[in-house]
Amino acid sequence: MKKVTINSVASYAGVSKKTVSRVLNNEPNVSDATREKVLKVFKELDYTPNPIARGLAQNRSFIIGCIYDNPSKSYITRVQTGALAACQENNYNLLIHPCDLRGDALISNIEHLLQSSRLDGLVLTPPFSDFKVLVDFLKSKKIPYARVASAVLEDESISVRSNDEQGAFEITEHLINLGHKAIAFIKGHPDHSATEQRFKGYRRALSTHGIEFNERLVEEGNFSYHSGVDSARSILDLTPRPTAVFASNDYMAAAVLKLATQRQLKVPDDISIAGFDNAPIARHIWPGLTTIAQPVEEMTQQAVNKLIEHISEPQEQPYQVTLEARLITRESTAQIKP
Amino acid sequence: MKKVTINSVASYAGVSKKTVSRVLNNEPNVSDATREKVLKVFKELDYTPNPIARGLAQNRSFIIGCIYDNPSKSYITRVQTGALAACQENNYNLLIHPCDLRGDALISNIEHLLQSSRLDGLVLTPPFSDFKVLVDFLKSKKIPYARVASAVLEDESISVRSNDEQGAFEITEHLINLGHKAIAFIKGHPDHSATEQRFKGYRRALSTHGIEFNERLVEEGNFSYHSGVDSARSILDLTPRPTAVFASNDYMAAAVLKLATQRQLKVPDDISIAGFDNAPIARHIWPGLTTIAQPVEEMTQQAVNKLIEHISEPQEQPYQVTLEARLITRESTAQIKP
DNA sequence: CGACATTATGACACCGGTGTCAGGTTTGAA
DNA sequence: TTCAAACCTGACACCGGTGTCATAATGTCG
Repeated sequence: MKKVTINSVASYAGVSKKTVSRVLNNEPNVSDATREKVLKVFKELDYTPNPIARGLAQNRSFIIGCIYDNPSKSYITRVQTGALAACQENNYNLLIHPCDLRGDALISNIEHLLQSSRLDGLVLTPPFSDFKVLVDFLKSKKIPYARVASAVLEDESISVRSNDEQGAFEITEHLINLGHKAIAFIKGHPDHSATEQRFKGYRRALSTHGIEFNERLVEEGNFSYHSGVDSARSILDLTPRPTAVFASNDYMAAAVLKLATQRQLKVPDDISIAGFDNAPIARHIWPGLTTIAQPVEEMTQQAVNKLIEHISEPQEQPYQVTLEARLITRESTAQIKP
Repeated sequence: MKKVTINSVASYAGVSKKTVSRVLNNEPNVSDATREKVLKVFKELDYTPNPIARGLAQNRSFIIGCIYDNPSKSYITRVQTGALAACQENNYNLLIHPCDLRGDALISNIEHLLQSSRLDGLVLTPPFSDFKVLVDFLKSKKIPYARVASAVLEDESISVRSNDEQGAFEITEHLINLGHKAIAFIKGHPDHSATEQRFKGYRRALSTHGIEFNERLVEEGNFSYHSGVDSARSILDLTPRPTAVFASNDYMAAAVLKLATQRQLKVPDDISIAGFDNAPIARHIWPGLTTIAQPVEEMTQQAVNKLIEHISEPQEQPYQVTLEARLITRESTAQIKP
């Protein structure tokens, strides 16, 4: 088994390698007869072009980088799934790059990544989607990028998000419709723009339904299970105890559920609990968590697809899309007891 | 900002590009004076070699592929973490490739992957670590590979595993020591070698402690949460009901816990539950699951490190390591009620 | 001090593709 | 029928490194 290169194809087909290259890239100005002849040789010799050589000639790597810093494994996996789907469609590869850095260290880390891997583009996932320094840096280096689930940052680029504010509104409204008025809220990590969005949705629902906002019912979390435990403790210690808790993600909601159960509280009879994200844990525990499902895979796939399109033929106009989130009701929320 | 290539470095330093290349690769036969001069220019011009060009010249990609088909997101993330750590140490990149295929389709899928991405090596994670056809295929194509968490397949290559049989033995023994005799067992996916290993450990513990093996207490699962629900139903319906359940992984154990709780059973008072893997869910639920922790990241990191080493300088002797698993006791198991 | 081994260096081809451009052929309109 | 425009094709340089080999400089030893 010896290597099949463009040269062997060319000599076998009796044409120049440039012509073979033309066929490979679907370029015009090749007669149908020649094209077919070459295509046949492709099959006969089982030829696959060498992406490395191609990359060298065109100064591209056909690799997209995906950077993240997220405590939720399921979220990361979903992001990867979407990104991989888009990459495979376009014969790109995906390079994953977890990084738990902020500020200057982040920039130099990314700079090193770009230098050493020659990425063609970068996908930014939360919380990086909203890091202005990073976006500015990429812009100055002229590195194409796409942002997933960004909420606040105004930027003329590719961005696919879902409507966190609306999702939070709906789930809060769901609790209100069940008769709850004292609804505690656990915030997410301050670096994530979703944190602010979800909080906004919560407040909008309260005000829409004429419920006064009570600051004492709000706890600061950071999306981690552990932070949920701390917040849960504070909330469950309140007197009077709130009749419902809306945590900004499912891990923190699970923490509330765990602590409540430990304290012999019945969920949802004694207290309703809602989360956000529809992480696997939401349906793996009892009672299952009422939550908001976002189309994470689809968001990422769209973002990466657009990114790759943009790399091939740079476009001026931005691409900004917002997909809908969806309320999923499970057993953790119920009508308030009279 | 223009590109810094080996040519610019060479002319700036007043040497040939071959000499620069020598310095880059730490080759001998460069005088100290020259070496230092070139190194200084590296810094001054902030030069980073182009991995693509290097790859073309040496016919390598500096990319390791990692294939998996595993329902557990946390397991996948842990594998990735370990693999990435090893790759970064060695200036390699990691290409992830989920694939849910069996048999011929798998082979042709992998073949396509290898052809189109020119991977330098492949990391096989369960269940692929024990797929003989795949291993044979890679051997015939002379693609370097390393296997993570393989248990059964005898193969002269790189393999890092943990002791599943011993882990299962210990956790079963733990239950026995708590006074349990009727211990149900839920098997994993039949394609995974861990399934058989864990079952073996369970049986060995029983026989070591003179408890007769009872086939009716064994259920077939497949590591998914959903399969755990089905198995849990059968087990909880048994009369007399077993006093303990050992599920082959934490997701299935979580399913047992959920169903038991739904049925108003108290865990661990009415029934003890144990899992395997120490997945995040094991400590996110109440009561926390007693389980076995494996050093997944370390296993993968070692495997990838050895693989990269092997790629640079092919070695004859195999590398086979077994790391220890560790029992973690939480609230889901307790002394049997008299 | 001369003969030979060793070390240091560079010229040049090469990896497997793509971009540029020139030259030949076909097409179509006058 | 003629000539310009459009189409097809290949020669050749190039991308940014590495491998081979020749040659120059230095070191070693009798």
